[in-house]
Amino acid sequence: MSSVNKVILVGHLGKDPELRYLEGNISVASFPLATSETFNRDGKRVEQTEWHTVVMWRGLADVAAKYLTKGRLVYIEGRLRTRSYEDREGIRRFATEIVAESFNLLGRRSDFENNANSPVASDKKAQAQAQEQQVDFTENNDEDDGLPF
Amino acid sequence: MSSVNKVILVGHLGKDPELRYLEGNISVASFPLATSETFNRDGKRVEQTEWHTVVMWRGLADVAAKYLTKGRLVYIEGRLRTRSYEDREGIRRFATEIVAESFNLLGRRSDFENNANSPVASDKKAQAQAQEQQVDFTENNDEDDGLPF
Amino acid sequence: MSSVNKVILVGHLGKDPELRYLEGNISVASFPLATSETFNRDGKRVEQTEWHTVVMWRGLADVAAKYLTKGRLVYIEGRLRTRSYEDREGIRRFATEIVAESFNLLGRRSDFENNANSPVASDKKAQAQAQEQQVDFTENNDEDDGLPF
Amino acid sequence: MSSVNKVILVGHLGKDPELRYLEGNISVASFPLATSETFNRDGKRVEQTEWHTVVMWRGLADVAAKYLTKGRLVYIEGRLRTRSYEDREGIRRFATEIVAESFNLLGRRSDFENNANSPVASDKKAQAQAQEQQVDFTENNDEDDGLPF
DNA sequence: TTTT
DNA sequence: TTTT
Repeated sequence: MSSVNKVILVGHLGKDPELRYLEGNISVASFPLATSETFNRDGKRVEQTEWHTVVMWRGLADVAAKYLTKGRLVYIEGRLRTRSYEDREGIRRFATEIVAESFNLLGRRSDFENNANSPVASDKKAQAQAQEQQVDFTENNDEDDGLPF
Repeated sequence: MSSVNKVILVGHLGKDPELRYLEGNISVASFPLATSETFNRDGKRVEQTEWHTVVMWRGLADVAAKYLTKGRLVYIEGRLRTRSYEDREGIRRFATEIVAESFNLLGRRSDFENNANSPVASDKKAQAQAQEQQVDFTENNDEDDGLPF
Repeated sequence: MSSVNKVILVGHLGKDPELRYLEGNISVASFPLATSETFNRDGKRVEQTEWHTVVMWRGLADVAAKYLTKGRLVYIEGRLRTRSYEDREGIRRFATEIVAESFNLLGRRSDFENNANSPVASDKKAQAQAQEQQVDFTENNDEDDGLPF
Repeated sequence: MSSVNKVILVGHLGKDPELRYLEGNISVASFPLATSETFNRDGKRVEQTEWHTVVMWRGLADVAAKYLTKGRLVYIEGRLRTRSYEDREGIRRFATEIVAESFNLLGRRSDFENNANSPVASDKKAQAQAQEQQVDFTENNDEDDGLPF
């Protein structure tokens, strides 16, 4: 195999995640994420924003729909995937997305606790690096042997 | 700012890099890179290949054109950038590329030393993590104080 | 070469950075950084904190001393380095440190603007991914051609 | 939580992995990994090697013991962990290790197929990014729905 | 269009 | 103790 496809982003959500359900009741969440960098143009600082389409699947999508909201700062780890599709005029187009494998909420609690779909009691759990695996893991933790690794 | 946009790829070049020159004699190299992953579908191992467009600028482009060839395994670090452009029919399209900031040749020398544009004498230099910065750095290393950091 | 040594941390500073000067007036900053993860032990959520020693050199050290303070959340990219030294009893010891190559302040402005050594006017500059290279770069930007890459 | 602790290494094994078993029959593999970088000192290219202690647990340890051998080039992703222990003279010491979460074999098959504990039939499986999760996953893949994500 |  |  010999291959690695990894993306690491820290940025702000441009919108609340949109949650859909595929056949088999598989959940999919997606949202735009902004990262920005500043550079010099003719001696002036210019900020350039890059917009990424982030997609999450299954348990991770559910957690995202619950805790991620427009404006929040988030750390995302995932991989690149380019989809091919036909638009409404029948033109073949390509869209590159970041398929997230885990995410972490960043910033202080106070930054987001007055939010509409604010996390309450089980917030800690979600913040604890809401990984696809970990989400599964915490749901059936019979196998947990208490070792921190 | 508070933002991170980072891509890490290990994959094989699908073609030799294509080197172009912009106004101001700025060099730009680009090439397709394949990463692949295997997964189960109906009990069978299926391989799925993802193709990435990698772009390099200036000194890094020159080093890439010299040392990277079709088929080579390479580690690439960069950032995502989505360009908007009009295709030949005047349709607005978007293309997401990985703008590389550094690369490392992987695999043994013997894997590629019979290659057409094989690296010779100054190979070490290029292999020594051909970073944009380092390339500049080694060109005017007056400031080098010999400390390993 | 064929080698990569990369560390990515997001965590909180345990103390203000300590700034020292080596011969040749080279600045070195260092500070402890905490990352934490939660795991299940006997059905209870336990948090485990990992402490890292982060070291920065030259321009990056100066920026760190100016903008990083105890408690701040920061994204750090760097590499691992294990130093060998003799402690006060003459015992040979090893210390593994993260030599930072860049950092980003995370969290909102309001989180830290009442801070003692608060950033003021040139804050943007520091927040704009305070990379060793970029710090040098913004100091002599004659070569800047205004292109965002 | 708001925390990330990630290490990415590409380097060569200094020794074959050493496999031990803890109580509960939990397997642990560990080995030294070398990364190296070159820099200028007084106009000469100097290579400096950094040695890392890599530790793997459970299924990942078993896969490592089977496929990783001295000299092999490998991509490793994991996290930093500093252990405290007493050496034989009763002196408290600290050791920082990389607890691997996944690894990928790099380089061509021919580089290692004459090796002593050479992978044979099930090689593909191991090479397919031998992640802790994936290893578990491929062992009980009843839940696999054939979607590539 | 790469590689195993 | 690896590799180029």
